[in-house]
Amino acid sequence: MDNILYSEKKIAIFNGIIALMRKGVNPYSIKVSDIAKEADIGKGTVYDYFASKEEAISQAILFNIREEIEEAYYRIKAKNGFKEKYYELLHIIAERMESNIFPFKVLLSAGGIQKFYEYISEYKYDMCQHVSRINIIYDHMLETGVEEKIIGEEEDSYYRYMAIASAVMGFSQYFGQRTFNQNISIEEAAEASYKLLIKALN
Amino acid sequence: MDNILYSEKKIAIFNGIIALMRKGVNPYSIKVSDIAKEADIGKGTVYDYFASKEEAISQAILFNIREEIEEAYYRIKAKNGFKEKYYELLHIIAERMESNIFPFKVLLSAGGIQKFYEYISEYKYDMCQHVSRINIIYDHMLETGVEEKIIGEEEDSYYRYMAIASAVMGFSQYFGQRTFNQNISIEEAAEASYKLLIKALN
Amino acid sequence: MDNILYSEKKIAIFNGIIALMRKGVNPYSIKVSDIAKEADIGKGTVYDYFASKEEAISQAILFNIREEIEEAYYRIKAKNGFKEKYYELLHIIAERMESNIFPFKVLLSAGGIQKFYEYISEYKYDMCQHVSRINIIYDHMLETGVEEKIIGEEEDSYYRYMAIASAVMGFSQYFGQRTFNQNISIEEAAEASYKLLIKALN
Amino acid sequence: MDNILYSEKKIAIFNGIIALMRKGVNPYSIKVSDIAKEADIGKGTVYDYFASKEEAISQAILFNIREEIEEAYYRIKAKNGFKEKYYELLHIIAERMESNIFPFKVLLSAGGIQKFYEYISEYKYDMCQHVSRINIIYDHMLETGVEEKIIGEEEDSYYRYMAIASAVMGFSQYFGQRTFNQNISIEEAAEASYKLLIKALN
DNA sequence: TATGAATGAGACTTCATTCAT
DNA sequence: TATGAATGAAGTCTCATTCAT
Repeated sequence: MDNILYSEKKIAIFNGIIALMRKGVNPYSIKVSDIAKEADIGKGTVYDYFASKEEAISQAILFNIREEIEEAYYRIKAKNGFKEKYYELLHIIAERMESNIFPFKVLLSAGGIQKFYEYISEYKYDMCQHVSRINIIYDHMLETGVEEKIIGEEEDSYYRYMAIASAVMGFSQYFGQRTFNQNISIEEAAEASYKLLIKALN
Repeated sequence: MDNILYSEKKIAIFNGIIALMRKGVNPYSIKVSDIAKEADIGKGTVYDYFASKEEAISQAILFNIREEIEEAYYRIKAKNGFKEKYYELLHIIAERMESNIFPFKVLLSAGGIQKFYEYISEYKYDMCQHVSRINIIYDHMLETGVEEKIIGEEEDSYYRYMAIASAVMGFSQYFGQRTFNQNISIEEAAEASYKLLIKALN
Repeated sequence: MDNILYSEKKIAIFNGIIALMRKGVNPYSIKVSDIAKEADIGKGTVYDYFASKEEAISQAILFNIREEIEEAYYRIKAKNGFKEKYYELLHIIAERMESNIFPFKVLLSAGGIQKFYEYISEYKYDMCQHVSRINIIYDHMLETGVEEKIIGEEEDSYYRYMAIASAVMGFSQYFGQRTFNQNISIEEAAEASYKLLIKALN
Repeated sequence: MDNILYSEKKIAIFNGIIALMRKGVNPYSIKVSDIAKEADIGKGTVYDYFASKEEAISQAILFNIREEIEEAYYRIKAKNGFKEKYYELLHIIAERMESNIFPFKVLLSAGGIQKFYEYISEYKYDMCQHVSRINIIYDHMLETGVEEKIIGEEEDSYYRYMAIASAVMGFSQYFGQRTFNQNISIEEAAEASYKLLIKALN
């Protein structure tokens, strides 16, 4: 699918940028020379495919978010039962948080990559698509929960989406504040998050 | 209080940096010349008070977080009743989100200002203090809620803190995704957040 | 020969630096922008070939010393007879002193370019090579003098090297103190230097 | 004597500058703040006594040269006999070279402190005075040598001055090239220098 | 198409000098 | 007279971008 939208070189550049971010390099500190080295291409080649460094980075972030969401969707779908699906989501969050994936953080935070947004003309469209895809995941989980009668049916959809997002973000904050939560294990954090979600949605 | 900890010039520099962030400038893009212009001092003066630009910015962020928390505490304390206190908290969030206050976002997101952290030797200590101060606010609200019998007493404290944080973050996400929630008003978002909180804590 | 050791750009940079020093600019006062202008390259290019301004300048000085010594060797070798060879050496000194060649002065003075030394890891090795090359010149002259029976054979080599160096430095001081030696012509200074040398070595 | 020519503060500044140079700081790298710290005065005070940093440094160098020459004169006068007097001069050189005294090096080298010269309007006058004072020392030594019949009487004065200067510089070069003369002791260097001088002047 | 050497704008930082106290 | 906080000009160096190959 990506192959249709992006050329092989573009994807190589995206992967280089994402690899850098996984190494902990903050997007504002990424250098074109690093991207070229990581993607094993010449510096000039970046400019054959993108108008500027910022455009390359912002597109890479959006590309990665899409990939991440896609992968999350398939992993969650593969699980059976509401609880298992939700725990799979938390596992995905945990993996991403541990491995320093910046793009993912964008989804979990309020602020973010302002500087880069202005370089993507279709930013709103892309972000909208991401939200839609995430909502599809949420819908899938909610359906399962309703079927299992773990959650009620009557709620309005904004509330239900917000409930899942809230529970997920509550869990993700555990990683940022781990130093201050040393007596809490990651499992306990996950349980607390699930408990919150159930109470919110039953 | 701050007067004791920081010289007048340092505070002027902090305020210059914060003013820039409120204008929407991302901390990685702030220039020393901008700080100097905003604080109405010479560029060199910044270096009389801080060893580097990064040190100045990171200290400014922590300084601002402290101030924001302090102010939030007093505003929330001044309100009567659990619901009013919580809505005041959401009001504060809304104000801050609208006015682009980056430091605040740090509290609401998982990733953030890595690059700057290394410049603050007492970062962990400072961040710990912030978390403690926030927990004091949460404790104050929880006590009120328990008194009013809106929320139960039995919950473990990690869960209760997480519940508030989750509900708050769920609300704050509204601002990042407003474009995709055009049929939802800010009041409805606040109501949803409150509903979530009550269900989670009763 | 130099082509093997240094790239064309490096040599262009060296020549720019040397040109500046010939204009009378003291090495501590040389600016990167001046080097770039003189070498007709961009400022950034200097940093593609050297880690710092100091490294560029110190290497340029050593490069120039080598060149100067090399040239001196060939010019002296081309002359016949001890006296003519020594006068050729004095001519070389005179030319260099008049044209303000700083690198050369390093050889004639005790102090000098301390600050720059630390930037050349192989400084000792390089300097050692220079001293060796100068000694080869001295050996060549001494051999001729012995053949012509102008100078005795018995002296220890340190004394003989020192004698030539002293006579040369005595001559070179004439230029620094010309204002105070207005009744002495450059020829008289050369004669005095030669007389000293002959007396010291006969 | 100096007290008459220079105010106490000026001398404090001079001594601060000289102290820095003895520590190995090169005059081009001296900062006003260092001078003030070393002289234990405020930075602004330097400008109450000198028009610029350069003027202060260049005057300090000349001041120090005068002092050094003065001291050398008294120490040499106090010794008996030509040989002892000359060895005392070499001792003084050795002490100065070891302790990194830059001003002294100016006397022993051909190039030097160009940048600073332009800041001393009476530079020529001052330098002339120094040369005169050095010549007085040389005269004193030569007289003793003539009395002792170690040196002949007939030589022209430029040659005789040059001979002493050459022998002294020949000795001083030993320190710059000590690494390459590891089998030569300082005593041997002194003996060689004396031998050269005697041969040149007998 | 792909490269990477070269560029130079512009960032950070230093430090000589000023001037209110 | 003496100070040192404040300034901003000017320096070093980085790095996004270009372009000849």
